Amino acid sequence: MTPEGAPAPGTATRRDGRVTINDIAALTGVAASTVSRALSRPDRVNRVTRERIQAAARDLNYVPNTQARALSSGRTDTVALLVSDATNPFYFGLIRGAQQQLRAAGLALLLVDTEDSPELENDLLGKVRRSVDGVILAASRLPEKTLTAVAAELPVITINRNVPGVRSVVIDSPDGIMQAVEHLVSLGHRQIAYVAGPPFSWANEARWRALRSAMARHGLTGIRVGPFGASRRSGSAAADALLNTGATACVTFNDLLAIGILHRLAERGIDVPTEISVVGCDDIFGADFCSPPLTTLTAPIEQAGRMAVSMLLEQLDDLGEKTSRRTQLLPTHLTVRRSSGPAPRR
Amino acid sequence: MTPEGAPAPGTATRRDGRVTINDIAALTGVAASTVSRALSRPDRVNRVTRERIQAAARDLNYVPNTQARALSSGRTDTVALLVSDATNPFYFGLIRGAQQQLRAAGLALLLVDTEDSPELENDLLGKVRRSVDGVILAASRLPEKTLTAVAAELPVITINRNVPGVRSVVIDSPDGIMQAVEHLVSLGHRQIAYVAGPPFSWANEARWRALRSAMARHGLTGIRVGPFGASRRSGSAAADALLNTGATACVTFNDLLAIGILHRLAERGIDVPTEISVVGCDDIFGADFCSPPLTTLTAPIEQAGRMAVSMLLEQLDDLGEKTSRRTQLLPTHLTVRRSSGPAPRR
DNA sequence: ATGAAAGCGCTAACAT
DNA sequence: ATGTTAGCGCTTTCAT
Repeated sequence: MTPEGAPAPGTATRRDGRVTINDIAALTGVAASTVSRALSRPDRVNRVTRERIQAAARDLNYVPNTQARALSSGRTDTVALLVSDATNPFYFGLIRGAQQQLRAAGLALLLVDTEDSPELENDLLGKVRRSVDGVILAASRLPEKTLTAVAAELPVITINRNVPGVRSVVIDSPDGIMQAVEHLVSLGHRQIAYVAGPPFSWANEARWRALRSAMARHGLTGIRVGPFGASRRSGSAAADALLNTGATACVTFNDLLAIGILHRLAERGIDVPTEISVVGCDDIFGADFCSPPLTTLTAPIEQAGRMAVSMLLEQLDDLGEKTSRRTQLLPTHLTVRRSSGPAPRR
Repeated sequence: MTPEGAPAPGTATRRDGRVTINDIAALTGVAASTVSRALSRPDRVNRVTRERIQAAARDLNYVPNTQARALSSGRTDTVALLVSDATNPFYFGLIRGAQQQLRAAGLALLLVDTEDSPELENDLLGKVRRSVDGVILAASRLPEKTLTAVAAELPVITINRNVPGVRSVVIDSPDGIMQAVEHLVSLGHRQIAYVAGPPFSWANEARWRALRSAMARHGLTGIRVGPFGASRRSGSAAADALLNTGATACVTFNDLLAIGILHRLAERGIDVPTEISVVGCDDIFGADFCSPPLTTLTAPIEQAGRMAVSMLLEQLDDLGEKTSRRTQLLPTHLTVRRSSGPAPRR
């Protein structure tokens, strides 16, 4: 099964796909168990038999049956990635990073979309848990105790969700938000609003707290509007609410929302950044070419995906608790583009 | 395992996760096979026993072991989706559509990224084939004979790749390209270039042919530049090559490339659309808010994903050959935004 | 170092 | 309608 039809040296595809270790055993005159060993723990078998077996496997175009392997060994070589909305560009990067790292380790990716519902998330998690070696929960909406319980029974890594006892990768947007506030304050803004995302989002609260405290440091008070859905569509309502606060600048829960806001502001004839500055979060695909290009907190999204997988694999191998750090904080930085500028003179 | 910790009415989570049909059988006093039946084909079992069994299953928090089920039944309830680049926004829609439809049918999605390599695609396909009930190949780079061979042994649906004997969903961009050419010609353009995508892409050739023939219909000759990678990065080289042809308008292989071109043109101080018009393909996320917003061929991407799954499921159920249409053509339409305008006077 | 045998959890004939 | 009996393909003791 190579592209040009040269499956094994000198042999045409033979009984392709239904070859079992028994066939190999028969062909090589050894027991099936020996074949199994030769294939999964080559060091536990005599060199010459091992090579005979491996050659036969190649000849017969043997592909191990993962279900059977899983059934007896308990390992599925598959990892589930749960995202709350497969449509959100933020997750694309995550998916990609995870996929990369998994492939490198020879594992498969089961993608699950929880549609932003804690109930569905929990349901689906229950369904897949037995089919995977571990789970990566991106921006989980699950209550803390559920999360802890799940993590006790199954290797789990969360992304952007920090719960005691659960290893996690968190993108340090709060730190970035400090930078964003400094940036805006230095541009003369005094009325800065946080445009909040979905209610169950842990990251959302973390970001709001960061904004508030950064503001407080300057003796200012953060304004909060929302909650809004983490989508472009929600941007219209958000923009209107935002204008109503009298803020001269805002930091939004994520870029999707920011892009939606930009759109609505243009629609209402309000210029960005001369009349109002907008700062997003994440730096997703599109943030650099929307109009005006968005000032945002650049998050190492793919890296987060890769990191989550690495941590999970580490946990799978180590078995014990001697695993490294419980939570990995990934730094963000402010990327200034054209949606932020000096505060308007009043 | 419900979000708030109320797993079964009145019962705390019990032996969670390792409950088998035997436990249920023991509890209800029936044979394991009866439990199996009650759970998978409820109509084949007496109503009262069935209900007892179902209640017990719920009480014990039973979750079927998919590997075991797969091993004995041959069905994995999983479908693989192979994409050539999980990073390409075009696939996001596909993934999403597929995921939706699969969930509705209770199947899981195994996502595979082939990194644009035919060899890797073939390899990975070999690995997953036994773990899934069927496969959806998005923009496959596999040679025709390989594809035919694979499809003979496993339910396969291709997307944007038409090969005899393989059922497929194809987005009718060629038809859209006709519309695009009409649009451009009516704006006075006479020199229109096609900015070609990756060499192994079937869709790429189809689009080029469509452009050439649409041009011919007006007694004009299509210009071709490329090939280029289907990415924004490739847009720079593409823009430069494009300008060199003297064309006043272009249609690009996809939006990613078009957005890259737009960027490069701006960089070189060339105004779109007064100096040159750009038309993309697909209408991906971002096409409507880049600058200027992109005139493009709107493709029903999510629908394509859903359709592919439907066709696959149909094939899985019907088993026989009485399945419907071999290839589903999905219409596209031209969405005119601001990147196309009247040809410049010479 | 290798073989024999048991079994992972489930489904699917075949009986009853 | 339900129970009995074999496996599915593999890994894993336990012998040898």
